[in-house]
Amino acid sequence: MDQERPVKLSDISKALNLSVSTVSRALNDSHEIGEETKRIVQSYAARVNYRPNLIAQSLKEMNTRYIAIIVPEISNSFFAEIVNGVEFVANNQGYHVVIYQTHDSTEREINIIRDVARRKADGLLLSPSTNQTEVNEVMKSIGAKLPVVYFDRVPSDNYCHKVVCDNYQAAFDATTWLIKQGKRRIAHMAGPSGISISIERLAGYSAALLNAGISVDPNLIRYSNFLAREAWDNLRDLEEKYQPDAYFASSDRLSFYCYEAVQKLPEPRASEVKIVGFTNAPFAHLLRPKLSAIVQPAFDMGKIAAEMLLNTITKKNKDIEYGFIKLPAVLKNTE
Amino acid sequence: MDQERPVKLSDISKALNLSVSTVSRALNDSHEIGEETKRIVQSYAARVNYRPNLIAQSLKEMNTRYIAIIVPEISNSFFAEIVNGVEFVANNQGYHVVIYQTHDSTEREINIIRDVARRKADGLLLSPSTNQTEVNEVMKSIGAKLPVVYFDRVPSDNYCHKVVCDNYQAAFDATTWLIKQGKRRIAHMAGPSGISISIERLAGYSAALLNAGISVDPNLIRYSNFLAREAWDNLRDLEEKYQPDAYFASSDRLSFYCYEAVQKLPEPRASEVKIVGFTNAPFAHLLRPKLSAIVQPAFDMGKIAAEMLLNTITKKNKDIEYGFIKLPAVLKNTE
DNA sequence: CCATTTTACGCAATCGTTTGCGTAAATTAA
DNA sequence: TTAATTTACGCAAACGATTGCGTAAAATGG
Repeated sequence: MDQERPVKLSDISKALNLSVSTVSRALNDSHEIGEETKRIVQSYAARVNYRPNLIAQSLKEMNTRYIAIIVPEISNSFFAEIVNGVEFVANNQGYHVVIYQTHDSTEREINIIRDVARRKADGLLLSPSTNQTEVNEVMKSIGAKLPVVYFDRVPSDNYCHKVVCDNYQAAFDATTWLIKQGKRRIAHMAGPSGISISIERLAGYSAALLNAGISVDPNLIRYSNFLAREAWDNLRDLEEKYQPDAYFASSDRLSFYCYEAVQKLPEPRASEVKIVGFTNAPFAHLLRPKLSAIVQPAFDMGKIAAEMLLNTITKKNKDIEYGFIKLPAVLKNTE
Repeated sequence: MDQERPVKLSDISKALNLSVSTVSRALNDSHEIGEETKRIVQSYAARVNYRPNLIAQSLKEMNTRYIAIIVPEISNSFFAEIVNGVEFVANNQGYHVVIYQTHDSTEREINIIRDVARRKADGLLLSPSTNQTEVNEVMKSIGAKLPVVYFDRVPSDNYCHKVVCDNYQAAFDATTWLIKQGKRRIAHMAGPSGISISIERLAGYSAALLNAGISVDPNLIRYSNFLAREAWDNLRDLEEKYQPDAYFASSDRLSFYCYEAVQKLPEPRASEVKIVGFTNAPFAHLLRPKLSAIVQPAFDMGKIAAEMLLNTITKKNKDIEYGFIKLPAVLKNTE
């Protein structure tokens, strides 16, 4: 009973001696089709396993009922959880979610954004790579009403939708906790300078130090882009020259690099140096000695971002009101 | 200079007093368009930032130049690496990769497959959830020539493309290693029964035991589906009744569940029980005591699977020749 | 110089849907 | 009974791109 190629409306219309438009309306349960005809068409369509061609539908209706999400890396648990939150909301509203990863390459990111626009995604969730200005450029040039919600790494202006966690507070709390553990020479392994999360986390870190009467030593602050190499160089240099007694790491990857670097040190330093870092890795709590974790409410961030996006997609001509949601992160695994 | 809505061919044709077809051909560098006209059209198109509408192109050409990959969970490093391998190959050939996750739900999987078919993906990479027969059913019913390559969890028949790692050998090696460490009561935490990877890994495990003159104790073999609950129950039961001196875990998740359960045991068992498990988690080597890891060549698996898929997509009328690739996995972190 | 080919473009169909409009037949209203 | 309305369907345009075919004008051949 399975056909060689997908059956289309005209196949049904021929088989039933009806016009294509009647078949279409019957399947869409239009009121201007007789009940009897509807039954015939619908049951026949079910028998031959008719599925509307989404490409054709999209072309006609100018929407695709899918949203795209662009993240740096799906293997990063933080982003994976965000994706799950997005899927949760989107699927409930009949939208599919298409996932892209940039691997922190601005070039890839730009290509993906262009492609998303050309494929007419109904909306975009974006956590931009480093180069904010270039991304802005592209967002302008696609010349479409592509609704966007930024999350995690967000632009500084207020004319866009944003969902973030309270990076300042989280960094403040984490650093304060390290200070309470008696640490004074706290190094900060920061992400790329210039992006929102780096700025806010650095601010929280600095505030906590000053708050405790510790001066901020620029030598202990190291920016790493997303190459492992940079992080390792920074870590080696820090150990050689400054021997921090604690590390505050600004990302999943940096947390684990720190941890590994510290574990390789000779005792007793290896077990004395404390590390706290941003990570949503589900098994981080298994590490001994502990890696204290700043855990972001990633699933909720995804849910909220998706809700904001779908709202702006459906609320057509309503006047735009930009949202800015900030959620708290929690410090875990501090015994 | 940026327009309100995306510019289309007819916009260009009006602006330049040319027909739509001429514009189209000029942009596609057709030989039947004069060089001068081409230059004019192309430069104008560049100026107004023209991008072909991929929906329209897809409808016309009946291909979309994207492939879909369906995995259980993107946060699982094994699958994330596979995705990266797929992207590597696909992007090089001008294809985009769309990622879907099933969360190990057959229902979700089926919906996704249907959607992929309706959206006319050019091909599909599939690691099916448990219910093989239901999935087969759907694959038939979509009635399209949708090329498929299976990976990791694959059907048993030979009339499809498959990419796997040598699960039997890997399980054999891992179990043998545990035996060489002096372990005799080796529990096997298996995935869902009935799927290819579970069967092969169980076979390798059993063969290694028999090979060492150890009889296979069915009580030490536990199948867990993908709920954490089942795994925990199995682990607790094993500890209460049989107290294995080693665990062989069949998946990323099971490996970490095992590890966590064992770490919670009172000493000296906690540090005596050895664990070896399938995992591609990048930081597994940081755990102390060690978690020995069977690492699959996930990136290569993804690359090969994508190559197979793109081959069958492009080689149109060639007679189908089904491929079955098996790659070796390596045992790491065994000091 | 005329016939033939080539060049360079336009017309219109097509991909599979949806939908505005037109219209017979059936129903209702007056 | 006739006019007005409703019901139930078909025709054809549209979405934005590609492409087979037709055809003037230009280039070439003998």
